[in-house]
Amino acid sequence: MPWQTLTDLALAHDVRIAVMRLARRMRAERSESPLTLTQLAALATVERHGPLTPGELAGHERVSPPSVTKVIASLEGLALLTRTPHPSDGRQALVAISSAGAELLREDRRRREAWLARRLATITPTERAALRAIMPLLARLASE
Amino acid sequence: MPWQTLTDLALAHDVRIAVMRLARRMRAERSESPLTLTQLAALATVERHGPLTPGELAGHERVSPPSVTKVIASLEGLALLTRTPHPSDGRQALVAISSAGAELLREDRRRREAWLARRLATITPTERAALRAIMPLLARLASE
DNA sequence: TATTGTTATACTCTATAACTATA
DNA sequence: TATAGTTATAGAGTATAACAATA
Repeated sequence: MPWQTLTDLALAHDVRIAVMRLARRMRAERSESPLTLTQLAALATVERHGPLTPGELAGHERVSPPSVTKVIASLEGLALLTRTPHPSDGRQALVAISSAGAELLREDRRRREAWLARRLATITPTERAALRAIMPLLARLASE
Repeated sequence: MPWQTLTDLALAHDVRIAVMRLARRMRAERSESPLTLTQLAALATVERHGPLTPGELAGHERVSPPSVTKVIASLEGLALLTRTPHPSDGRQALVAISSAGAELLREDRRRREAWLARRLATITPTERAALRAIMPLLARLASE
């Protein structure tokens, strides 16, 4: 059905533009953070997926093992995550987020959401309701 | 009004998660592109804002003049943009996108939108309509 | 003298290749 | 011998400082 396909492509274009622009704007709101984006991403992944080995972290972040070695070392130096020996395999290690690391992530997210909340305050309650209603759909689109 | 503020913060959280995740997923769809993200961004800016000086490009991309010098040189080397002398100021230059550059951007966008269009094909017509209706609002939220 | 852009230099992030320790 | 991780090294991308050309 060509008509449907065309409509989807046009909508896809609009969604892409709007989402990318919003994401860029929100990402810019991180400028005062003491960590680089690389460090923030790794820290957030460790928080989300619990204690994991360097290899697992590399897999999640889609970076090479040497890269992950470096970012782990820097975050460990800042006491934002901890390294402990693997209980059953001497070759591996387990990295976990520290309370300071979790606090830093909370603060970082709070700062980014503050800007968005200010923007949301400028639209009408009806518009907010429509936005809220569409959230599950957006989440579903992103889930692989 | 504290109630309203709390509601906005919760909504802001949901929007941030959904938008960031979608953006990340769409960005990943660029993996086969021959250009780096830096080059793609500069090329897209030159296309969008017409011929501009290196200084103007640096301002738009929010990078330093030396960085812009490098990316311009690389893109000029690939014949994706052109450099011409400024008509009235010998210190400046004007960079503009070439037809090959515009074609590359078209192809890059087509590839990214193809994934999103496939995703959109999996939701119901009613949901698509709701999504379409919310697009102007998303665009408005992102505009400064 | 001020402005625009480039060159010189350094630091971060990333990768591949070589190496060490453990399984 | 295979696997997990680190170290060695190299290549982008970015910045600040110093410089050259033009206004």
